[in-house]
Amino acid sequence: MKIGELAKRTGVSIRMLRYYEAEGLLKPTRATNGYRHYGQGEIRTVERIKLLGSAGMTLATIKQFLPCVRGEGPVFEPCDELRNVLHEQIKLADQKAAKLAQSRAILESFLCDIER
Amino acid sequence: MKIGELAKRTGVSIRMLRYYEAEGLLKPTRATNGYRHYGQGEIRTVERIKLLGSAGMTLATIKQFLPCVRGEGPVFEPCDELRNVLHEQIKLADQKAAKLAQSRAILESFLCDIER
DNA sequence: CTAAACCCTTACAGTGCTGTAAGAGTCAAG
DNA sequence: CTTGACTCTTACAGCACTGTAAGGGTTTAG
Repeated sequence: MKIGELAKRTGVSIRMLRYYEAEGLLKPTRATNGYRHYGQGEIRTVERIKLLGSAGMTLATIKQFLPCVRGEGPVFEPCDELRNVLHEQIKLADQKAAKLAQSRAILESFLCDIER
Repeated sequence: MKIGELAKRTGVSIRMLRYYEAEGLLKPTRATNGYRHYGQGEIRTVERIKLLGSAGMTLATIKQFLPCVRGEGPVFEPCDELRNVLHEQIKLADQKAAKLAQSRAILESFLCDIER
């Protein structure tokens, strides 16, 4: 599938798909004319990137575990460090969730103040 | 209190305190020598800004309800629209929390894949 | 009085996206 | 064969922060 179609299917702009590639998150094959060609699996990958990104994760961070998860490349050596990265990211996510909850509480207290 | 002290007490850099002011979130008085002077209440304000900001809220967004909450200025007219803004922000916070939960789940599934 | 420690303003830089534009090749339908 | 829809690369721009530096006053302790 070409880039336009992937963009439509994932809701991610062509611009960003190319950016993902530039950052090393996607590695589409190239047709002889230079056009990028994506497999079906990329849809899922992009959707995950999108989701992780929307949760405030940096592409550089996502990149750290994406290759290993896709099952491409060696899953031996680096995966020990990867585990740590994952644990750390989960911890960060939890911290963010806590902040978000606090923040939400403040907003609601504001609402109370107004409705008084 | 001068800016350096406020910075120390809140953990927000001097740079950012000035930035908050430039964006209209803080309005310190000025001594005759031009030095900014903050009251005790500003500590709380800054901490709230910090918290809301750390939850991914833009300063422009925070600014929308901060004045009304501080009790300064008119609390009549704009507060109807303010209520809407607050509701919307709460909704957004909930959406973010959902994304975060999804994201976290993905990370954990990655962890499972590895530990297999 | 002098030096250290603060404060002021202005401004440029960098990060992580994200859009848009320019200039050019490719492809498919009529 | 031409036209419209795609694609490619490169590059500039903007947003929301955030740091740092330059150039210059103010304050306070020794």
